[in-house]
Amino acid sequence: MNRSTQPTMKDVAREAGVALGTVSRVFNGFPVGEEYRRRVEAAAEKLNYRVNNYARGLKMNKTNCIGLLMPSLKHPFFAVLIDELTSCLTRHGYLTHVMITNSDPEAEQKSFTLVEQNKVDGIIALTYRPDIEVDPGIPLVSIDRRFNDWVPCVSSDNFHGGELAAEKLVELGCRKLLFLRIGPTLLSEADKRGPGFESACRRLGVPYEMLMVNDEETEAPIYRFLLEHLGAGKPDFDGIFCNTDGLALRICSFLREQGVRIPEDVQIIGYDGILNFANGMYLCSTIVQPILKMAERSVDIILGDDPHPDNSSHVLPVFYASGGTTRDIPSPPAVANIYNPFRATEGN
Amino acid sequence: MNRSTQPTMKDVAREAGVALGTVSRVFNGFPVGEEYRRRVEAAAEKLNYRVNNYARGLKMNKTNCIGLLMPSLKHPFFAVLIDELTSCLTRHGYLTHVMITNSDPEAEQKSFTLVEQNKVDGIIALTYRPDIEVDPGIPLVSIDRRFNDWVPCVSSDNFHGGELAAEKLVELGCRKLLFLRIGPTLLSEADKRGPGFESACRRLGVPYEMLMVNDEETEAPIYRFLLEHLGAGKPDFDGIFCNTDGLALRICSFLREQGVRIPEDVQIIGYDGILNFANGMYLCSTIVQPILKMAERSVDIILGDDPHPDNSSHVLPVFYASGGTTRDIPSPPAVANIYNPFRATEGN
DNA sequence: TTGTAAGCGTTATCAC
DNA sequence: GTGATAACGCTTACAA
Repeated sequence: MNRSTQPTMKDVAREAGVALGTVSRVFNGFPVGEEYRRRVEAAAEKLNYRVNNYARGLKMNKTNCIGLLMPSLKHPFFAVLIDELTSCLTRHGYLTHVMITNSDPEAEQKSFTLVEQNKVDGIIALTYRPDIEVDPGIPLVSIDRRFNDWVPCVSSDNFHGGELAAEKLVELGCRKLLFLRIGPTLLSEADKRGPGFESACRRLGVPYEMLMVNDEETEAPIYRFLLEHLGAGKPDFDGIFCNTDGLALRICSFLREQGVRIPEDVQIIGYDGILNFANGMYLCSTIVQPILKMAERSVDIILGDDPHPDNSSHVLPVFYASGGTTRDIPSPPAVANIYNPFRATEGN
Repeated sequence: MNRSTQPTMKDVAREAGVALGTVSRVFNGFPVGEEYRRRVEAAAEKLNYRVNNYARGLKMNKTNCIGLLMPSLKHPFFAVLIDELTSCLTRHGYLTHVMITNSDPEAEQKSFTLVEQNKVDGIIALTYRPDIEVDPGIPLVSIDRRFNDWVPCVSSDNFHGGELAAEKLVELGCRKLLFLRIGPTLLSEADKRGPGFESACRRLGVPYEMLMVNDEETEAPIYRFLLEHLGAGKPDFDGIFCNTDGLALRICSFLREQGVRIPEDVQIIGYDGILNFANGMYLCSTIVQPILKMAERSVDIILGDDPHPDNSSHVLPVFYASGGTTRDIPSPPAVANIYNPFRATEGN
């Protein structure tokens, strides 16, 4: 007698008049006599039997679950990343435990502990806490941040993205460039955007300035700086690279409010490749992160299908796309209609 | 000897020189002698022991996991909903299995089967497939769609949202209204937006038209309709209610391209309350869904803490917010800075 | 209070 | 091939 309503293998075995082992063999694709197989399948069908993954996981020491540790789902970059990661893992027959940390160090550590306790087969994490304790027995892939030499790190080519931004601005006619950055203080791969930009400026011999604001502060210093450099309505720079699309868009509105025309007076490039919710176009001119490829690579690594197992740093190529804040014509999005505007996924 | 690297309760018991049951009791907060507790805790600490939730889940028939079945993470509405659901469940000590269905009926059914097989303690689902087979033994909460009389359904007050839109448009001076709808054919709670709108129009005695386009088609018929009604640059309607913000925004751009001024010539209201990624303001004038409350209510129900256990339909209040596509001044968002623009969550 | 042992639903290793 | 049976790591009567 089962206290629960769910039938077990035992029930199926009894119903089919075979031994427990035989049922297991049927469900695991091992050779079984034709007549037996039929009987087992009939019994399973009749009882509506489903194998219990918890029992299987305990026995096999394998759960087919991956932990996904991310700062938030409210930011489109993370949302799309998790979407691609989950979809990709689903295709490989894995479930996910999505943990939202809000970039809180406590929550980050707690999430690690929790998914480890739930015996995930691997963890893909985008975290900031510098001193995270991780179980060395569980495969880990870090996104956008190098833990050390042995945990694989997947990121976009931040340095080249920075170069690309500078090159594009110059190519589009800018004479004096500016780099603006807001973000966490912790050294992450994303911090190579500035150096990349700087390197290209030097190489091209174009004058530039760098303004960084970190973690705990507001963006106020940036706006102050911009105001100071707004000589008689015309700023003394004509090309800005922002370290995220979010910042780029805010700088854009701010300057427009000050009467600066964009892209006529100043051209602006962001980083990420966030798409417009309504029409699927880029929100601003931007360096696009290859989110799908980053997801696929992370999954390949975590599942041990890594085609590049000998290196722990996986830097994926970025590209430039125009989105109206530069003087070139807007590019179509890399992935058409990610919100499916013309088909109805938004029936909520 | 363990083949795995992970210590088990047995190891802890041996290390502490106590019996297995004692270790278990310590970890479950049952009374244990002070000296024993100390020894167990020391041993656990030393071995870095973590309880194996898979073994516990098998034994207890309780996994502390909830399945979340959603169409997508690329649409901000779903992304924010999943964010709130996950955060809320985390607070209650639960993990989630997030499944992305892309509104595909096959994937929807498969997701149900998968999370059921993983013995989740409950499922919160936003699905469209009409004939889903669900395990009656697992608690289910449906969002935005009524399955039947006994599975609880959580939704925003779609009917009243429709009324509210009509009332607002009239209040803001509109004389001839139009309702536009695109979405799946399946009857969902969201389809009450139109009837609500119509009901208010009748009550207020204001002329209106309704134009519905469903599932498989594109939005082309809507644009054709609009063009036909664009007499000499001035449309013969001055207030539009769209069943989603996405549609509202697209209609907005389309009309502006045709030379129609918004909100001067035509005022538009959408539904959902999607926020601008860069500044956290509403993207358009809209009927705001109470996403946080919907998440909390769903979690309460699924965990059996339902404060309203006697009714299976949970209709949560919506409100109107201005977002620049109507002639009132834009409202501040209900939740300040959901993308934290002035603090650095976007260090990617 | 603490120790012992049965059992959760699987898989895997034996003999037959 | 098939059928018993011993694990997997934990909780929980029950006995001491």
